[in-house]
Amino acid sequence: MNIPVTDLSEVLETREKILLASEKRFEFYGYNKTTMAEIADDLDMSAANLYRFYKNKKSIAEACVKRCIDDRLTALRSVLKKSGASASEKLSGFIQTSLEVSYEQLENKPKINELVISVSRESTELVMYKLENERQLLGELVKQGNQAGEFSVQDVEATASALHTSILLFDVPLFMGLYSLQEFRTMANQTTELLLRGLLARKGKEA
Amino acid sequence: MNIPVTDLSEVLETREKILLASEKRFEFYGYNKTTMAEIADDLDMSAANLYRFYKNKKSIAEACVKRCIDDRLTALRSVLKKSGASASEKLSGFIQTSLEVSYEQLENKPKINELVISVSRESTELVMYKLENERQLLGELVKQGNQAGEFSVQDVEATASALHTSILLFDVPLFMGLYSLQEFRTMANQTTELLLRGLLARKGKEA
DNA sequence: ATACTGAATATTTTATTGATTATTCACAGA
DNA sequence: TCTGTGAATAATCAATAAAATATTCAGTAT
Repeated sequence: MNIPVTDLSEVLETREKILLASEKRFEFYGYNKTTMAEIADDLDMSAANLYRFYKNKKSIAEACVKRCIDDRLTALRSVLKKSGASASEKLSGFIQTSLEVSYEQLENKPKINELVISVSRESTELVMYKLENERQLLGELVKQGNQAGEFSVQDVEATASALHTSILLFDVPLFMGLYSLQEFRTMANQTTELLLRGLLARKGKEA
Repeated sequence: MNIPVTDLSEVLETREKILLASEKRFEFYGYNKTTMAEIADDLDMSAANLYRFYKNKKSIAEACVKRCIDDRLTALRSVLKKSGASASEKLSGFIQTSLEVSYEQLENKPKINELVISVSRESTELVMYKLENERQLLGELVKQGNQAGEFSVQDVEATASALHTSILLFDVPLFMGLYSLQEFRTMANQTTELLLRGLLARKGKEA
């Protein structure tokens, strides 16, 4: 009931421990087959005590999904940080990484993948958080490309948004079951090429 | 039990009548709230008789969804047929039409939209039918653009596939709830521009 | 034989209940 | 006052039975 305030870092640490214990349970037994009592047992505390750190079970699931999203964003950010890489290479890496992370989740943590899909259906907030951040990263990427003289994009925001839309397939866990990794890679490469090359014949610049 | 063979056109006509009656029921009451008895009543026949024209209730639903898909494909095909339009305009129209058709379904026939989503989850066949045909249309569009000297695409198939991937957002009924039509239109325009313009600076040609 | 139906059967939903689990709360120990 | 718990309550799940519906089939009419 009371939100602890004495030692903030203590609280955060406990929240982290609860999250880790929950993730482990969710990963191997799934969300529904995991009980609050089990999570509490793993941590040698009472189930009631969990509620001092998380509003309810669903909010633990959301924290778990947010963690997945943040891991994903970290992976994507690291692509942008790669020094010595051109903007084109970064875009290619961005799309590839997006795909690999999505697919890896499906293959290695199917129960977590289910959780992500399920939570995403209900929490528009989390979905928007993910989309917003990804779009922003793409904006930075485009800006970098512009500054390097590699791209000549006028409206950076609009282009980032369009890029984001275009690579949606490699971003949505729900789609990962549709094709094999092999097929996805081919599609990712084709899409990357198209986005980089453009459809119009050479023609210098416009308006 | 026996498949009628006496008069093929008669049979097809009855199938069509059943489909129309079912569509009407599905549209207003939804698939689950529609009974075979009701469909039969609407047509002044017995429920048993429906099984002489459709394998079961699900196959009626599939026929209904296929009809939606075919309507969609017809709309897209008509974009390609527009004489006097450039390939760029056709691509723009293709994407716009894809969006409008998807959104219209969500807005005006939500129960049908649900049915499409539900059937699509189970029937990979229908999904692939739709995707295959759309991809093929995009292939034709690209070819037209090439022949007109407007595009200079080397691998037409790969590019069509990439284009298709890129406009996925405007193609999947499931996504239609995410944004308003207004927002979708903006995104569609941005994506169209990106796909047409390309990211790379002027640079004439490659390889 | 072919088209069709009513009645029989099989399958799927709904309702009900008991058991499990999530959540709250009043209280105990620092 | 803050951290925590056991026990009470509320919500959800699982199992079963009852009802509704889908599907089949034997048989009638043409």
